[in-house]
Formats: sequence, C-alpha cells, structure tokens
Amino acid sequence: MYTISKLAKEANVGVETIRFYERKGLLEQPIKPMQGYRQYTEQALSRVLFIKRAQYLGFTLAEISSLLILSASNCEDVQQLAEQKLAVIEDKLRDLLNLKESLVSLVSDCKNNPSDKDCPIIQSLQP
Amino acid sequence: MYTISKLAKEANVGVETIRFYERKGLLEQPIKPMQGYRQYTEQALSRVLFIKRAQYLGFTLAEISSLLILSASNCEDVQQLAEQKLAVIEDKLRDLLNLKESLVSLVSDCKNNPSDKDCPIIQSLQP
DNA sequence: CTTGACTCCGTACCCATATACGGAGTTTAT
DNA sequence: ATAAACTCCGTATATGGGTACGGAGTCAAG
Repeated sequence: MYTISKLAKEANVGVETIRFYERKGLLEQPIKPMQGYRQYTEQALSRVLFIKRAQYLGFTLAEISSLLILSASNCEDVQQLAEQKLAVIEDKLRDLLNLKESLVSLVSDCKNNPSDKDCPIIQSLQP
Repeated sequence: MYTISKLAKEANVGVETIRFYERKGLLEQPIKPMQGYRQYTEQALSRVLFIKRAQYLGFTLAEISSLLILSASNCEDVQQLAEQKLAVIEDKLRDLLNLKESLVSLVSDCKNNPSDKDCPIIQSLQP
C-alpha cells in the first residue's frame, strides 16, 4: 500500500498527476479512511504505469480511457484501436522520411555551394 | 490573390487559424489597403501549407517558426540550422520506428490470439 | 440603397495535459 | 511535544494550438 506520494514516486510522475488522473476518471480514488490518508494498492500502481506506457505508444488519455474500458473483454476492439494508431504512425514515418531526404539533399547542395550567397536551401524555399 | 477566407479554404484551415498564425508571427499579415480587405498571395498559401505539413510531421509551431527563419540568413547558417533540424528529424524517425514496431508486434499477437478475452495488447500494458 | 456575406480587431474561451498554490489537517521523526 | 513533511481540497496557472464572439467597417448583388 502506498500513500499518494509513494505511488507517484513509484510511477515516476508527480502527485498532482495522480490527482489529475483521478479527476479524469482514469484512476479510482481510494476511499478516504476516517482517519489518516488514502491508501493506494499495487493495482493503482499498475494502472498508472499502464497509462504511461500507453501514452508512450501514442495514445491520448481519452483513448487510454477507452482502452481501459475495453480491457475487460474485447480483444478485437483493442486491436482495431491499435491498428488505427499504427496507420497514423506509418503515414508520419513515410512523410518524415521524405522530409529527411529533402533536407539531406539540400544540405549536401549547400556543401557543394562555393558561394556564401545563393543558398540552395533558401532558394528552395522561395516558391 | 486571396481574401482571408479564400486562403483559409484553400489551405483547409479556419479563418481564425490564419489570424492565429499571423499573431504568432508564422505568417506575415499583408498590409491593409486604404480601402478594402487584405490580399493574400500564393506565397501565403504555400506558407500555410508548409506549416500544416510540418505540423503533421510532428513539429511544433515554435519549431516551424525556426525552420522558417532559415530563409533569413546566409548559406552557412542556413545549412547549420538545417542540419540541426535533420538531427531532430532523425530522432523522431527512430522514435516513430520503435513505436511502429511495438504496435506491429502487438497487433500481430492479437491476430494470433484465438480468444476474445486476454488481449495481448492489454496484457502488454499491464506490468 | 439595402441586405447579406465577408473582414477586421480585440478579447475571451476551449481542450488536453498537466503543474502550482495556499491553508488546514495528519503523520512521523527527533 | 513540536517541527518537518506529507495529505487533502479547491482553485488557479501554464502551454500548445486553436475557436468563438461581438461590434464595427466594407463589399457585391439585386
């Protein structure tokens, strides 16, 4: 059992972040005992870690919320959500690769440019 | 030449977004003629499209701002900035690639999961 | 020459994702 | 037994990226 700050530390987030997740309904707030502080279970820790991992995979808190709801059963729905994310990521990858190639070639043009003026990059930016 | 709403429509953004970019200095606000409305050039359109594309690639407006400042200095400075951006892009590419691989493998685990319950994605998020 | 659509401008508000503050209560260390 | 540290709670602020509103002015069609 953890106090809120132990939990936060364990999950490597701020106390305020825990409270924020509670307000957002991503994490259940333990009942406050008649005396003393709220106690957080291992499950709460797992939940916070789950949220952070899913965030790292590019899910928003809203999406994570629905992941958590789906996680009770429905593998297919979860899979579909993941596939949507995957498609977005693949699009971004393609475009980033193109951008990278453009920049690489512009930089190399620069290196072959004897003059300090007439920068090929600047020229490429003039429409 | 476009009016602001034509420009917005052409770039597939809202009028308010154009004005927001102007306030942020990402887009130059055309001088207001003594009479009539501001006129936006093709260049303005290119600029907005550039911003949207760069955003899609994961650049923040602040980063886009410095990308755009590239066109102000001499070739060496430009080249250096471009190389910095290139490094950023390469980092992003690496991250995205990792992300993609995680998701691909999770989704494929899902496809090999005969059951509707015990979703591998959910399990992988559970520490 | 009026009506409806559009522009201009400033300001306010929105969502997401937190982070900070302040005062009162509780726990723990010395 | 008191001070330091922590919790609780509500509210406020921050940042990024917009979106909306209201009252002018302006333009274009009928």
